[in-house]
Amino acid sequence: MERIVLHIDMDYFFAQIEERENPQFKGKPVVVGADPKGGKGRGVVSTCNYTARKYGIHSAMPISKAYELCPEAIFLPVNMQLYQKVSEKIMEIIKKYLPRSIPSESEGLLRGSPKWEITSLDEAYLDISFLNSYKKAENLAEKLKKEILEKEKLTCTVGIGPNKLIAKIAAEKAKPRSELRSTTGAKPNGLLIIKPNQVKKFLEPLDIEDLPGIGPKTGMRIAQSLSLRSRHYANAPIRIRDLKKLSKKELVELLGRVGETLYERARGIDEEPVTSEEIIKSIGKEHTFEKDTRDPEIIFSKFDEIIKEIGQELFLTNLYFRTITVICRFTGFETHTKSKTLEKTTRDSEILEKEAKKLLLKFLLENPKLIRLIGLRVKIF
DNA sequence: AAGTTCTTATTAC
DNA sequence: CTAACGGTAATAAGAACTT
Repeated sequence: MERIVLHIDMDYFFAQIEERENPQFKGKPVVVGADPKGGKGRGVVSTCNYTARKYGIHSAMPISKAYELCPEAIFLPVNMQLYQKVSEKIMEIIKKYLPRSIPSESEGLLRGSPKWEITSLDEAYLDISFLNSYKKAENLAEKLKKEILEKEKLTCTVGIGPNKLIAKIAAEKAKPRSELRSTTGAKPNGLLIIKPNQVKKFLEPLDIEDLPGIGPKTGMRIAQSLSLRSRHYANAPIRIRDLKKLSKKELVELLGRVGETLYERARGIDEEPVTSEEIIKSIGKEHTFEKDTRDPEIIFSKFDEIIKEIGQELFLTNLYFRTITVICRFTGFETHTKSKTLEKTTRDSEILEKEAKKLLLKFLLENPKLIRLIGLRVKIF
């Protein structure tokens, strides 16, 4: 039986919330992320509104560069507490668009059982196969968008397709290109529906990096592999139709297991179920210093803090750990990890502290460079 | 030779 | 001097190690 999957993605989420809370920002460039510190800040842009994008600013850009591009922008710190609260309210709204749970042994097999999946603060999937029609799916999407706008005063973009992959890419493509935005405060607020018979045409002209799982590195490797067999313009984007020229065997040779899924994805195939079952496998904390340092006072007081916070979380969540990993990034962005797996799982914060410090000490003894970042992560059970 | 651990690389939000 | 690049988490692959 064919599925119908909906992907909802809030528009420039953090920045849009800030606009909503501060109407005086309307039409002005808003950048949420690290403190630019007059151009010397070391963090990155988390999210920015579309006015800021006109200056060339985008997510994940170093905040120093964003400041360079538009020093007069409104730079705001990440107010995660607020975004979390807003997220919860939105998810509550979304949840109501699914049929109520049917208490039954054959839950998963019932077409009417509620299937949804929250993938981040601002994204979720809904399995709306029960509607049995794309027309009804469109209707539901319109109503959902309207309710979120009315109740939360926020716009979102929705993609609908026969699986999670297509729904996700559809939502991405439904957001208009940033350069075309005006200063009027217009928001993406999009909706794109790709029916099964449209999937092939939809995917073929897209850039391969539009496929989830292909980032810059994998994109490069595929480009190289393709230009070896046929001449290509050096800077022309590689499209999904080009990717389809590689056989499954070739892709697996090039990319291993990833190649296998990419072969399917290029053809719009994705059987991943929409499911809310998700288990956290590790928890960690890391910190970048304002300046690279070798001062043991600074390094160890921060590390102590990190150890305490993770210890706290383990205690609060009743979780056990067995593997401890310490991350150390030196001057020049050179990053290394050291890990230690214990005999058996434990929740003892003394052990965590002892082992973590041992690992960090090893780093300090074997590498004399200044330290940029330290971090700690534990694998949990 | 197989299983476990350690380390790095890549991706995504 | 030329790049600038956070924090959190998952997954994969291969090297290194035990048994």
